Amino acid sequence: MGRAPCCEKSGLKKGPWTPEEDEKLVAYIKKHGQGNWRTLPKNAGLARCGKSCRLRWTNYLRPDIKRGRFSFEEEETIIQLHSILGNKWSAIAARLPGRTDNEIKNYWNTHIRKRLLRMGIDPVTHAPRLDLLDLSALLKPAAYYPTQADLDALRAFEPLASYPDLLRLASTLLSSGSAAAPAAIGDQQQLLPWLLQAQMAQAAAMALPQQADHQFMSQQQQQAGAACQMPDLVHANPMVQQQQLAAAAQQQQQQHQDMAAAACNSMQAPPSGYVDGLDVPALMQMVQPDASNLQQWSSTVTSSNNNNVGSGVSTPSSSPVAAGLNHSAASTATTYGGGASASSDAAALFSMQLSELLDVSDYM
DNA sequence: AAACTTCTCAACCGCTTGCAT
DNA sequence: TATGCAAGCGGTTGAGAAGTT
Repeated sequence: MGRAPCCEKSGLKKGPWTPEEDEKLVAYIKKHGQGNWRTLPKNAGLARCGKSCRLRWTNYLRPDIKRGRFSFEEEETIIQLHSILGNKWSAIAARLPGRTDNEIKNYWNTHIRKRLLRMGIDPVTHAPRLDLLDLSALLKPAAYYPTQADLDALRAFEPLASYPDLLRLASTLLSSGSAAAPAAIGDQQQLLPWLLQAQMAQAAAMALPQQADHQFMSQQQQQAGAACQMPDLVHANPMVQQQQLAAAAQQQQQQHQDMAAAACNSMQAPPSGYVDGLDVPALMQMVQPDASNLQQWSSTVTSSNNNNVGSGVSTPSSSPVAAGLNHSAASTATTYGGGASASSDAAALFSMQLSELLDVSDYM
C-alpha cells in the first residue's frame, strides 16, 4: 500500500491550474530554482501540493518544452525506442528533447497505438499480427484501392486462417525477422516450407543454454533477433550500443549471437535429421498446400514446441514496425532502416506489403 | 441547431525507487 | 538494517474540444 496522496491534506487545491497559479510557480522557480517540491508551494504562495507543482512544471511550464505535433522523425524514434524499452516513457522522453513522458505516453495511446492496431501490429510486442489486422479498414475506398498483387499477398495467408496457432506462428516468425523470407511471400508453395524451416530453427534456438539472469536473456533475445535482421540498426542505436558495452555480458553475448546466427543460417539449408524432437524429413513431406496437411502440421508443431507456437509472442523488434510506418510515408520521407538490407528479410517484406495498404493521410 | 459520440491531453492516483537518518 | 520521506514513474481519469448524426 502506498501512502495517502499529499493533496488530500485539507485546503490544497486540485484540478486545472489557473494562469495566476502558473505565473506564481514560474516566477518562483525562475528566482529560486526547483529545489524542494514539498516546501515549494508554501514558499511560492500556492495552495497546491508539491507533487502537483512538480507535474505542472515538468509537463507544461518548463521553458524547454516543445509544443505542437510530433514530427515523423519523432514518431519513428518513439516506435523504435518503445520496441526496445517498452512503456518506459521517461526513458523514451529522455531521448526526445523537449518532449515529456506524459506527452509521449498520451501520443502513443491516442495515435501510434491505434495506428499499429489498424496495421495489424501488436503495439505491445511490435509483432505483425494477422489476427489484429483490420482488413475492412484497408478496403476503404477513400484510403486505398488494393492492387491484385496486394490481394494475392494476403490470399497467401488464407490457408492459415482456420489454424490460429499457425497464424500466430507466421506472425511471430515474420516479426522476429529471424528467417530468410521466401523470395515471393505471396506464394503459398514457398510460404509453408519456409514456415516449417523457420519453426525448426526456432526450436533449435530455444535449445540454446538458458541464462539465469532474465534481464540478460531478454537482452540476448533482442540482440539475436536484431542481429539476424538489421545489424545496421542495432549498431546505430545508442541504447543497444550501451547494452553491448556492458563488459560483463559482452563475451557471452558474442557467443550467443554466433549461436543465434547459426540458428538463422540453418534455415537456409534445412537440417537433415531430428531437431528438438521433430522428425524433419517427415514434416517436410507433409508440406503440401492442402488443408489436411496443414492440420497435421499444425498439431505437430504445436505439440512439439508449445513454448514457441502457443505464446504468439515474439522478440521485440523495432525494425518491422518502423520500416512499415516509414514505408507508408515513403512518398514524403526518405527511407530509413536500410531498405536494401531488409529486402530479403521476411519482417520487412511483410510490413512493407501491409504498409502499402495504409492510409498515408495519417502522416499529412 | 441540438444531441450524441469520440478524441485529446492535463492532471491525478497509487506504487516504486532511492536516499537520509 | 530498518524506517520514513521525497521524487519519480506509469496507468488512469475526466473535462473540454472536435466531430458526427
